[in-house]
Amino acid sequence: MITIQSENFSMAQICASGQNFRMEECGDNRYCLVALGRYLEAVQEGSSISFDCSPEEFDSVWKTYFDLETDYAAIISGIDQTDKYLTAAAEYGKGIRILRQDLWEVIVSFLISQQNNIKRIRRCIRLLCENYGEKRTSQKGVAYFDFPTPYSLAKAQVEDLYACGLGYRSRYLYETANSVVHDEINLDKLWELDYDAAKKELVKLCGIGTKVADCICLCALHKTDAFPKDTHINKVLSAQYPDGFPFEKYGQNSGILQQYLFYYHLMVR
DNA sequence: CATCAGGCGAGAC
DNA sequence: GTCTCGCCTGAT
Repeated sequence: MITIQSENFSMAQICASGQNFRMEECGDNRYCLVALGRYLEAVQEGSSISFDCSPEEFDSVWKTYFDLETDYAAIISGIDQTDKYLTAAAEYGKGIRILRQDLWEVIVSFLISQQNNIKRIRRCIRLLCENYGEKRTSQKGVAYFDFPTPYSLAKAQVEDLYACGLGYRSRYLYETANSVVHDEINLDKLWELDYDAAKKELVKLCGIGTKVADCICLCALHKTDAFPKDTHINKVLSAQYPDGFPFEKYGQNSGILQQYLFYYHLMVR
């Protein structure tokens, strides 16, 4: 068990921001997560967060995963104060962090997310994990399924993926998993590229368009200049930024601000 | 019963 | 390059 203090960290907000579909509230102020092949529970009360793992695991895995070494308060204070909407959105969602997630898991998760709702996305991913992921047990005896590897998913037939509830996305995942297994794309090489180059590679995959590629750039590759434009953000942009969002002003922080705008619109409307 | 959900691919032009 | 259309399926 290790406890930290942070004003700009909220498990509830990270959970609800929907970057990760395998994180959920599993009790009073308690959150459960499967990521990077590990199972983690955390309890948050105010600015105090207790992670149920050793200090060594926290330092080597979760500190990075939750992006705890980035100063989000500094990013928020860099917001143009005359932009009342963005200021309000950032204040509202200041506990959000841009997670540093597993690349393959994010590719699959956001591929499934298109034209889909959160509840169903979670169900799809759960079924994929149960059917194709490795079953493991945490140190404290909690059973969980790791996220399936590209090799494991490439063994599935399109109809097997239909059975997991993917619908028309089944063919997309089938094609994408096979592209990775057959080395038509090298995922490790994506880390060496900048945002534009990485996005260009990602959209070559079947079922990955500009929006999903941006989500992957932001939520896995941590390209914080990526600014995914989904249905919620498009509504915000047309209502609040008829002349366009000031990307030139925010540069590398645009993607983080996108999360505040997205979350604010999602929760408040 | 219609519409929508954190879009995308294919085809037309 | 830009535009339109159809798409699995559960929730509302």
